[in-house]
Amino acid sequence: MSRKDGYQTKQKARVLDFLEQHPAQHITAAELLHALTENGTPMGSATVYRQLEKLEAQGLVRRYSLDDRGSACWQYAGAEAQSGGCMNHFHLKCTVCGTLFHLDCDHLHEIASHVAAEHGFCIDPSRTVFYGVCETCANAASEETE
Amino acid sequence: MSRKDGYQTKQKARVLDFLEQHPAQHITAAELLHALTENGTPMGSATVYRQLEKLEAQGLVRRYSLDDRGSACWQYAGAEAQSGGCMNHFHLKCTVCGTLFHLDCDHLHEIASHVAAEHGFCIDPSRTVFYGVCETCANAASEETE
DNA sequence: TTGCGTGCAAAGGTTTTGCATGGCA
DNA sequence: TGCCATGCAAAACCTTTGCACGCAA
Repeated sequence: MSRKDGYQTKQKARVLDFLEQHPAQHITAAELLHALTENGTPMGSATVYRQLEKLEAQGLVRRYSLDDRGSACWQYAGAEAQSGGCMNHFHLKCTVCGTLFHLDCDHLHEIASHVAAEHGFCIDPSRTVFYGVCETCANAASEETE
Repeated sequence: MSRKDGYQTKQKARVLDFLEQHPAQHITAAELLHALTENGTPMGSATVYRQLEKLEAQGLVRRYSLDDRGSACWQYAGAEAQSGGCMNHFHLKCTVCGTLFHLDCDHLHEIASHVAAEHGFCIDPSRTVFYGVCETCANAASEETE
């Protein structure tokens, strides 16, 4: 996968470098743009979006729709992820405080198997997000109610 | 919950009526606006957004981020949904063809229980969307590859 | 040299906000 | 009558696109 991935440019390297160094984070294009601009020569926003688009097509980064606002989030999904390392990884997002939890649990792998077998649908765990309420917020809510 | 829900206006009734009559659909604000404008007196887009915002706060409608584009989707989540009728309802979205499947399966209810018990996170099934590839698209893809 | 990548600016679409007016209670 | 809701327009926001120039191969 190194033949038709386009030219090797500074901007491309900087985007990929930053994402590689923040593998567990989901960052928005705006945050990425801001970080890169702070950390060296400013970059055009169009370039960031175009690079993300290409990197997504190559499977090196992944696009999420986590944000409650209109903005999408991106995450590095490099070598290990492609060989299955991160495929068994679900996300939980608290709809109250907005925190994103990472959940790697054997029990959940059954879901994908079950749905694939019974419903003919192949789930992509790394792209799926469970919405709900985290323990902290649930406790806070129950205290308020009482 | 009828005291502080604001005034009773035509616009509010029209928005809620339309959503009630399309309980299984996820529609965007633009579609809703278009449908309401076609079906009677035109309505300001700001009003639609403000009504959706209030209805969401009251728990009568639900907001999703299904669209790959920037637009959010809305769905009626009225009386029955609140008493548990639609809470056991998951969604599957095919990342290839974009089709949204509705999945009501007992096996999946265990997930919520498990995550709540083991991970202290209370999943809201009706808000959660599984991303993956549906049978049709999977078959189409394998044919192409071969 | 060729052609992709970049940067800037402008356009596109979605959602929010300000302000004067109209309608519910 | 008081106050919320509406409508219009303008703004804010995220993302995409057009075009000329620069840089990798």
